[in-house]
Amino acid sequence: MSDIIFSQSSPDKPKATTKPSISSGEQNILAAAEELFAQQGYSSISINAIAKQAGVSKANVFHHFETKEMLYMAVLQNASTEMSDLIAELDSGNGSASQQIGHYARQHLQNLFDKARVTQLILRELQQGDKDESFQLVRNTLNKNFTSIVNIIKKFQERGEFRQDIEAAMIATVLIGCNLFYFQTHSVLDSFPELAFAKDPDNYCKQLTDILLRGIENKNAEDRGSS
Amino acid sequence: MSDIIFSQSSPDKPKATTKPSISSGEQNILAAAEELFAQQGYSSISINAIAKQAGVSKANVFHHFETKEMLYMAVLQNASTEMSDLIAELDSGNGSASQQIGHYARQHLQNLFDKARVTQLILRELQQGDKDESFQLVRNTLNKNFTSIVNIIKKFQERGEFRQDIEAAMIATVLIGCNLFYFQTHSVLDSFPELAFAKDPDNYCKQLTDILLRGIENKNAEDRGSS
DNA sequence: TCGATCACTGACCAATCGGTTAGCCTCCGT
DNA sequence: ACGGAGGCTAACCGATTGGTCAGTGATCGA
Repeated sequence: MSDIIFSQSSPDKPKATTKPSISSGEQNILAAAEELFAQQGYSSISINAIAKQAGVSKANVFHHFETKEMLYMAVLQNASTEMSDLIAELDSGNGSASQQIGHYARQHLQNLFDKARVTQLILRELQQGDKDESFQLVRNTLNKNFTSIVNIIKKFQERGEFRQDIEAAMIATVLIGCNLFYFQTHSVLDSFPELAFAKDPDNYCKQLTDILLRGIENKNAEDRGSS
Repeated sequence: MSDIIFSQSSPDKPKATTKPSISSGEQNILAAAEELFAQQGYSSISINAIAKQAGVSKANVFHHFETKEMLYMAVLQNASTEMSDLIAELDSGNGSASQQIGHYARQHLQNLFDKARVTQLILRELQQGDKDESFQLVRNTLNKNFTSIVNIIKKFQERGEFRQDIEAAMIATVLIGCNLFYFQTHSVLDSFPELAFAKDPDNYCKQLTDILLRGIENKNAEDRGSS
């Protein structure tokens, strides 16, 4: 691991369009690598392709990152951090239990689409999970994701608003799983004629939470048709 | 495109109504390719690796398949066919609506695990979906999967057993999506302490259908507390 | 002003990539 | 007995791979 040294903040960076802590070349490399790795995966992408997209020489890539794999890990690390931050910011609003879950689900889905490249990177790792370090990273991110929503659900279970004979983690799995699946396949689903929600995340999310909430609510008198 | 010049224009093509003429070498190559492509993806796997695992020479691979990509397409074609056959065999039993959905979900999940390599191949394609032909294959398989379950759900909707204010396709999405997500991540989920169902597909499936059915049933008096 | 550090590059490397070629061997119809 | 065809292979090909190295130019603390 290269020790990360935030050197003296060079005061005269001309354009701080992004974080000025690392050189613009390194930033370009990381950005290019993130995009290409997310699109095509690790082994399809050559250092040459990354260098070209970043507008630097191939040797410069190896100047900033020891190996291709360490570059990939750096990209994954950034992605994981970014996603974790997003999860930490997730709030469930202040409404009823149903409203909070619906709000959470919608925000979560929005995050996936907003950070599509990051999501794709993590999803890709999730799929094979044979590597050591990268697996830990993704596992960690997913864990945070789970813990975040599980805690909310548990709260409502303790209050008696949600059934307690279903594991909170199971409910979280359904929510996160469906959202990830929708993210992953909405473009494929889009080509099926019937699915109106394929191009309408709001519609999808509404129906999902509708099903889910009716499935987990403890009382069933409260369902007034949500306008 | 290289113009393929076979000096004699062989007019009598062997009838390929079925495929009776696959040599053991070709079979070995297909099997090895399926396993390796499923595990590592297309670009990580070299023809050399496939040849070695199949116990044949590299040149022999190109004797049976024109290019690496055509070998991959053949593998994907087989996988798609295999999965489609499995879907076609899926039945939902003869019980109540709830029982049929539960039965279907459990069988579907079992199929994913039984044909893990095939599932992984399709899932991998599903993730990127930028290629032309392979995308069509996967789209087709997923479409069959959808149509199969959608038809069952619609039947119950028409009978009034399931709510009609939710698209049948949405319910199918939840079911298939959750199952695929579980297949994809159960090994990761396994490392979380809380999730009892991570290593117990039966448990997972039971809870999923429990939530789902309560969420979509039209009447709610029928729930007798399960043991 | 010196020298050390830094970002950066072109040229180069061995290994491996997907793919080709020429030819060996066995089987099979005639 | 023969000849063609198909399964199969070693050797080879140009291109590309991840990675190295010597060196340049700018910056900056002393």
